Amino acid sequence: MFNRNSITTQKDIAEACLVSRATVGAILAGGKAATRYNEETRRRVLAAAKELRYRPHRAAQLMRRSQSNLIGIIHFGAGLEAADKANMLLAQELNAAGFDYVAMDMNWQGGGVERAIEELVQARVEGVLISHIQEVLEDRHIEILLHAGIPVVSINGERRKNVSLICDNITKAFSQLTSHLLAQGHRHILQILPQVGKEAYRSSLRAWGERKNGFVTAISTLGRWKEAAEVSFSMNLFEGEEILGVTMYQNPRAYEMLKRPVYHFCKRLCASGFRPDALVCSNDAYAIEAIMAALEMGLSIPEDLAVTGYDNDRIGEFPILGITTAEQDLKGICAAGVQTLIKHRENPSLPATTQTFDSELILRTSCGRTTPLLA
Amino acid sequence: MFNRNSITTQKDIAEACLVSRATVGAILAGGKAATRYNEETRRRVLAAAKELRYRPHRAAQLMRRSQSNLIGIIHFGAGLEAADKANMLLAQELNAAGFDYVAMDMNWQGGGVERAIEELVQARVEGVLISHIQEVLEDRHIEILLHAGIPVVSINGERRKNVSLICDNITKAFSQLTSHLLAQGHRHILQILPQVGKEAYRSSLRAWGERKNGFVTAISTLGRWKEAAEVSFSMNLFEGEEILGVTMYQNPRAYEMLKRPVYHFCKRLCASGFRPDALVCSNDAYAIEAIMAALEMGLSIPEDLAVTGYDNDRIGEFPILGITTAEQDLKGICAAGVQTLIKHRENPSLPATTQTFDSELILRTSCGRTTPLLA
DNA sequence: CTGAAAGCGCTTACAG
DNA sequence: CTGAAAGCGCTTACAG
Repeated sequence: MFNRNSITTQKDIAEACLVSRATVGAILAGGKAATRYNEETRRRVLAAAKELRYRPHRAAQLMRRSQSNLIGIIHFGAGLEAADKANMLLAQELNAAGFDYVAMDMNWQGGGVERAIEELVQARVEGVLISHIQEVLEDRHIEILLHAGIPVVSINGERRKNVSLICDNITKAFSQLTSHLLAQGHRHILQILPQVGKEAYRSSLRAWGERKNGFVTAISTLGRWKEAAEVSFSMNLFEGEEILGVTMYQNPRAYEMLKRPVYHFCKRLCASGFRPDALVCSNDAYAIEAIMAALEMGLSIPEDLAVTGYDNDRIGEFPILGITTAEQDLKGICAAGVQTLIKHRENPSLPATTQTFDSELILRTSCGRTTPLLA
Repeated sequence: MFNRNSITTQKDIAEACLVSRATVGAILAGGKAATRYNEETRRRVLAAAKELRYRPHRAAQLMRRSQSNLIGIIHFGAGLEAADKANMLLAQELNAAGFDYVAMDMNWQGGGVERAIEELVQARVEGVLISHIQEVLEDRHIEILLHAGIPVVSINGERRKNVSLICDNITKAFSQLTSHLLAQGHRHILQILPQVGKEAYRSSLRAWGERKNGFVTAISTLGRWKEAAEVSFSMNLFEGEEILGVTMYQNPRAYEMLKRPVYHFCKRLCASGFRPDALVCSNDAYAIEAIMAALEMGLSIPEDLAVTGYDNDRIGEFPILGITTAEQDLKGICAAGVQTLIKHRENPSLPATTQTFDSELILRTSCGRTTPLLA
């Protein structure tokens, strides 16, 4: 049961100090207004506040002030390490900038997106950071926020109308990872991507399109590139015409239905007898699936199969895995994201911008080549 | 900039419908009060509310009502999978019970524990769930909540004065895991625990004490048990008197200073030439460290070294790891935790209780024994 | 230097 | 069936 009596209000302090509530309010607010009061009065009020363990009633402050000092973070945490870290950094940056924040994990949210958005509007947040946006968050949800005059900034998300985007340069990272594989002598490089929606839609998803583009760019410098659906994948795809890279789209819904789509694919691949000599995975979690499948099938990493990931998950550091990967400049991204949101908040007419940050290549053992190249 | 004008209030609806604000308020509140009004009036008000996208101002409701309908969750997420899952389940249970919640991740919290507690008091939460409590949360912090009339329930945490505890039966799980190792024929079983504070303090930590007790209980059914600090550990400890189990305390601060304390220990152990035939690790994350170290040193799991964990992390399912572990009944624990909090909220004089849930043993390949037993 | 007063948006008894 | 009014705790002009 909520015990009202145990909570001190300004009124209690006023009564204890025999001054008016306005006096207490002004002194507690600090700043200009407070300095006008008698030093002695101020001391008494402050002492009483401390003594009575006074804490401002945020709801009352919020109602009175035009500003809530609150920023909402919509995230999809509880899963990928990089996303979790980004959320933590955003919170830190907001605190450092003097804001409070309320974080909504869309994986927790009982009432779904609709309700989360509503909660943020109700809470009168002064801005929203969307971290690692996903498809569940639709344009109309963002519209609701923007329509309510709440600026929105996307961190490592998709491009959205009227929303500034601060993100990692995925294209560059995947190009570098692929180039590294080529430099190591790999000539049958397979990139695994999910098959979400139609081609046009997929390519519109930044995280999807950039992964593919980075791969294609690097492959194209040395040879030819092909794409294929999982059903039609076979090593024949690498034959003739100096085909060095193939981007394969996993069966639709493999990523939703299956627990470990890449693991299962790699097991099938190994069992089928033919296999590429290198795998470009979308992130470290998938790279681990690939490695686990390969080890289980008796292959050696990287002798039989090289693997690259993305994100630099902690587990990839174990020498047994030694995942070659790229690490985003999350600190830079998050700091810029908060600064951008603050700018939009101060100047609502500011147009949406995009700012990208390079990832750092991390070369480990998972993609070395120790066996001699075949002619 | 916060745009007040874009937000509809009851006043706006009243003006649009040409009724009083009280009428709008009563109709919007629903329930008994609303039914007294003319059907036609109600319809008009509801339609206008929808049309104008009315959303109640939570701060105003909170200030007016004696109840905030808010429950705080203090957690230490962003790390252990089991803890993350528990937090998600708590949120779901709270929503199902009609409460809103505000989750505070102590790993994010800029201002530290002090501030998090203060925020909860300010937010006038009607109860607090502490998930996977840690030492950073001190008795005095909990006192602040209790003193403010806010009931507190600990989920999978430590025993605290005046705080109900809902938790897994760690003792039983560790006893079962150890018994399983014994049944598989292992006779040199090493349990690795951190060395936090003095013995008396350590044992007072439930998660620590129960792990040890469970191990000791199982070992004692078949032979003798010993304990040792890491500095004095050697295989001699297993010699004579049918010593089957040794609990070893890692060097103080190894868990804080070192990134992967169990990994580093296991590498040293393997390098030293002597090693137990089974390792009981505190959780799956540590079991993975042990396995990674063993694989790296050229050992086979479980032929050369058996390993058990706790928590059933997803990664342990990969056959290469195949971690034998135990999975907590998180669903049961979280549901009971929320129900208990609700009871305390309704009846503040209720004494604190403890409720434990059994974990489910999950036997995988990491602790089989295929080599014959030495005499 | 200090106090009286208005009002943020809502809920809730109370009067008609 | 509906409205006038009080008040939750706070901030902020304004008056003295």
